[in-house]
Amino acid sequence: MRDVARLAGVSIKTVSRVVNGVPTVNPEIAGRVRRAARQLSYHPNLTASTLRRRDGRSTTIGLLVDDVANPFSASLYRAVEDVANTHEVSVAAGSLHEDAERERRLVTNFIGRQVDGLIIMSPAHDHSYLRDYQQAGTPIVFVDRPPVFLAADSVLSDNRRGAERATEYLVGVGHRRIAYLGHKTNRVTATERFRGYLDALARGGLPEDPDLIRHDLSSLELVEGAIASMLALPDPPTALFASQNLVTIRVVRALRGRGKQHDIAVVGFDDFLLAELLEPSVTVIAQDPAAMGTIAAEVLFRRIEGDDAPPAQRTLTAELIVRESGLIKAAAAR
Amino acid sequence: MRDVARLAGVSIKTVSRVVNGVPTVNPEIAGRVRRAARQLSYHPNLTASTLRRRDGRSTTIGLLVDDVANPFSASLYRAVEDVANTHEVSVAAGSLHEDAERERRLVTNFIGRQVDGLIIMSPAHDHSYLRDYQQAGTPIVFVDRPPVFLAADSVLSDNRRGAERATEYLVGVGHRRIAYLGHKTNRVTATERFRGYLDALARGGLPEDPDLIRHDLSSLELVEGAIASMLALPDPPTALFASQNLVTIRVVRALRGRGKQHDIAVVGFDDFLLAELLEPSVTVIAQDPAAMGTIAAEVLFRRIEGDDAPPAQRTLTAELIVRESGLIKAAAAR
DNA sequence: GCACTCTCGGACAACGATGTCTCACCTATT
DNA sequence: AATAGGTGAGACATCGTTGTCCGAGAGTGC
Repeated sequence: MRDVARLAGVSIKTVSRVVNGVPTVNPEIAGRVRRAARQLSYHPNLTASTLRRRDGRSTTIGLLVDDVANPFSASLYRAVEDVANTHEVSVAAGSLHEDAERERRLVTNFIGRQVDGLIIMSPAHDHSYLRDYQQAGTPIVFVDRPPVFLAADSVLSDNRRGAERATEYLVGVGHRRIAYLGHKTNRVTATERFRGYLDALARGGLPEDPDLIRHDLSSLELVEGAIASMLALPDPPTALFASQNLVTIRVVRALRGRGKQHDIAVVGFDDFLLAELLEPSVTVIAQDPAAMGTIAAEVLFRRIEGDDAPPAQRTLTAELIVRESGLIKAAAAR
Repeated sequence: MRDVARLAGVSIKTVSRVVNGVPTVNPEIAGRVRRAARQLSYHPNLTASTLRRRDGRSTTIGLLVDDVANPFSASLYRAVEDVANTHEVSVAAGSLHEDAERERRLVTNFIGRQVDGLIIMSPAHDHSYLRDYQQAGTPIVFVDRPPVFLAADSVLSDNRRGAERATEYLVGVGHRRIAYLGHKTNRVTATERFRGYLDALARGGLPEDPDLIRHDLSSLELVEGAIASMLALPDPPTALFASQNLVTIRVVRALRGRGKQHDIAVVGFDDFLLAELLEPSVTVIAQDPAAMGTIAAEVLFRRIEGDDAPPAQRTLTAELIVRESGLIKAAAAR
């Protein structure tokens, strides 16, 4: 900057003014400064300017998701980015891979980089450590999973009601033996969806049968094993509820491996690409990650701009998308 | 920091030393400093430290992809992030949406934030504007698409050879009328793949027929239209080569809409989730975005650490994954 | 007990930029 | 012609941190 000023024959401050587009600069001088800047390959240092500026804004927000490569997170990311763009703010993202320790490290790092706000899909079960950062003025918005031991904004899906809706639907089709195939129990989403499943059983007057309930199905092998042992029961399930997209896909694979895909009903939580092109097409409860990201980002920017209303929780409904796999009748299972 | 120093009864510099883990600090004093820091909610400002530090490293790299929500980009992102983690560096990403103007804006922004390096999947057709930044010491690695008018490292797929392999395969199965259904012609990947298609036709002694060639199929309607008019030809195609995952999926949908999915062979460029669960399962040429990201990040970090070998281009082969849709015989089309 | 290391902490300047204040100069008004 | 008012540019301090240099005090060897 000093060199540019020297070359253009002006003061450093004037260069700063030109760079920031202050309108009171003589156009001729501004032109000279710009020419000098180009000639010297001068590129303004945003970190230095963040440091000095009154508001200290870095025009960056941090986004922590489970895994940027997971389609749910990726489309949430995309939505957040779109909103951030309209505010001319960049997004730095990190994957947590279900690791609470990693979450703390990344949060510390982002705070150190002076992000203007954070959006977190958190695997942790205690968020009280974030209070400090909140009070220091960094707004935090939770997505997908609620804050624990912390008052903060959140945008969630109605997991319980969604799972209930899925199970109810199967009951409505006539199923009496409906299995629950669940993902990681250490996630709130899993426990909520399990509750919804139980709600629907209770409402339908169906007993809760431990033989039809499996959690933590984190691999294809586990799903295959679960289905094999359930089908070997004297009174096997005629319908399956899968609590998450990866589990659903594994269930589809496993059923197909046994040639049972047209005999046993399936409803999954989370829509996924091509679900409607499979045979049978897969009935799902769809969340809307893009809406979740959009709303979260909007809330965050409102906070950044000074909104100090009490923290609020927004809940998005999870909608049933009727396709073929949910319509398979109980009788089909023989 | 000043407040922490005051509370702990030491100098600012000592606080700095404790924060940076300099080993020569008296453990008792270090403890006192840490306690004071916690008490005052002190969080070190990484941007200020970047500013002052000798090397000026921000321990952040920038990643520009077409769209973070696109599975190809997302898994590349994930791979880059994994490598960056091992160097304790964060990743800031941006989506370009095929907009060269946006690319320039984001690059300027990232440079201003002092990123230590950039990985770009660029829609632009002239990258000479980046020379300046390179010379100022920011290494740049291109992925998926090569740099134009610029010497820089790149990691690409062998698009031409991959498309040739796909088409060859269809020729080998006995097809003589093979259509090309292409994505955006303003992308280098599209033109390369089209060349590969033509290479294979030539090698197989087949004529190039304009009626069997369509580019820029950016919507389902366009694909449906293309297939409808091709199938209405006196000598319709018996096999289709789709140049990109989105086009392939549209082709699958369109064929299914006409009930032709078991009658016309399909090979697509790019693997996609569930391709093997469709009926028929879809034969593809698979790229390896994770490998691309890993290699690009490794090259970038080597550059950041001072490697000044001449820029190199790495090419990843695109492999044929044999499934059912490519095996459909020409006779099936009646 | 003296001089010499050695260790650790502090004062100061600087990284690259901007906010504040001041001043020179020009134009328009009386 | 003098003055008020407005415009545009410069001097200076400062943001939060670290590099450099120096000095105080403890430990060591003879």
